[in-house]
Amino acid sequence: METKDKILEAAMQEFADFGYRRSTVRGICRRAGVNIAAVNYYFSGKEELYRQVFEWVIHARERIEPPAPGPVTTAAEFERELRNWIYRMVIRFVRRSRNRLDRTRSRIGLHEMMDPSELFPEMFERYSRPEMEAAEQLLQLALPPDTPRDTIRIKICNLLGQCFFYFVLREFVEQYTGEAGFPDRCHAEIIDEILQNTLRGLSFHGNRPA
Amino acid sequence: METKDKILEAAMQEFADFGYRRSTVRGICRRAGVNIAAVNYYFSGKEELYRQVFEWVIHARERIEPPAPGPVTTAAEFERELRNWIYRMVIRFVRRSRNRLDRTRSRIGLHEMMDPSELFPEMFERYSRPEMEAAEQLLQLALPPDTPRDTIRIKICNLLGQCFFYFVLREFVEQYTGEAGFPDRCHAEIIDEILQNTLRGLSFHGNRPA
DNA sequence: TGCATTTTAAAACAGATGTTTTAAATTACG
DNA sequence: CGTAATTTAAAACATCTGTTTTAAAATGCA
Repeated sequence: METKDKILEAAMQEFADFGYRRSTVRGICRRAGVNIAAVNYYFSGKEELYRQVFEWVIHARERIEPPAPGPVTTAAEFERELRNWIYRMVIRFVRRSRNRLDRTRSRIGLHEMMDPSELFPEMFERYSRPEMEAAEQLLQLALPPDTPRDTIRIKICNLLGQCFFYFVLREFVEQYTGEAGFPDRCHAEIIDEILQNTLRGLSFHGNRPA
Repeated sequence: METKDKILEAAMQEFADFGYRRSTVRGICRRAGVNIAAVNYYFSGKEELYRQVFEWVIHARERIEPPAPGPVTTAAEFERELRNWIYRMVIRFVRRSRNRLDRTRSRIGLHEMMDPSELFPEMFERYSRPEMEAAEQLLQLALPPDTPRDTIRIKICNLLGQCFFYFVLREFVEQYTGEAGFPDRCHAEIIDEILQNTLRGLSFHGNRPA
């Protein structure tokens, strides 16, 4: 394999494991089995290498655009779409989930959220914003049209908070449960609980689609 | 003021701002207005300094033990206790919240959750575990006695995820809302939404205290 | 083959960080 | 006051990190 590609491959793993700040050029080169100077030869430095990995993260996400929601006119359809959204948020972080590359990308994104670099605003706009707006549009189907923007945003944040908690604070959850793989073992029930919480939070307003 | 106390005071702020890893001895000494060597003179190094700040965090928490829950026999009492618990979780991170020292402590704990040091397990057991168990006991009052342990834990995690999201991923929320102080401005409604979500998630099982 | 270009390798460099050393300044106290 | 202990200050040290330099090795190609 080309040295450049070996570096990119190693960098993805390093950034996914440690995030940008805590990743080291030496660590990446050790993984790739190349000389330290190669990063500055092929990329102009650590920052540009990260930017290229970042572009790969974004592009892959933009290619695998979340499937356009199906028609939503019944409560069952609404529930199906909401479950799909929650499933997409959660499953990416579950260990041994189908798509390993997607998990690598998601972990890089997670580090970017927890310890933002200067690329964070761009990553949010291109990577996260579409997901947030998809959720907003979905929830608005089940809320009175005059629902204040703040309220919608709080509902979205509470929804996302439940999805992310297990993976953002993984050590916390592991210490709490005394089990290393709790979020992975229970992800199905976790998705279910989040779905039920959210559905009830909406139906309370009496506007869930018939 | 004594040099040692100036260092401790400055270290609290530095650790609250940056967490253990990203805090620097030089930064602490600059804040304290003392020479760099003072940290190694009064404490044996950065690690021991952190441990003493950490002990201060724990002690203060153990002194201000969360108020023992009142009697819970009615739905209103249950709701009051649950709201108190959520309020305690959220208010500590809200800027300009009453107790500045408590906020400093909480921010140190937050950093420890997001980027655990070797002290994390001890911090969890002494600082967080009591809160988690208080929540468990409370929720169990509203759940069938044969509710599986996994289910209870998931409910607790989903509850805590909603409380922490705004402060663990503060930059994310700021980018999403385009507003720096969203969690601070809306904390009352946030607490309310979390409470309603959780109440409905429990009443669904038909066991909320009459 | 022979020469120019590209790639790799080793070492050194520059900056940041935690720590240690050394000595000066201050304080305690008999 | 005068000496000993304590405290402060400056500088140096060791390690880690990203980067650059320099030259050797490999490759491309006429």
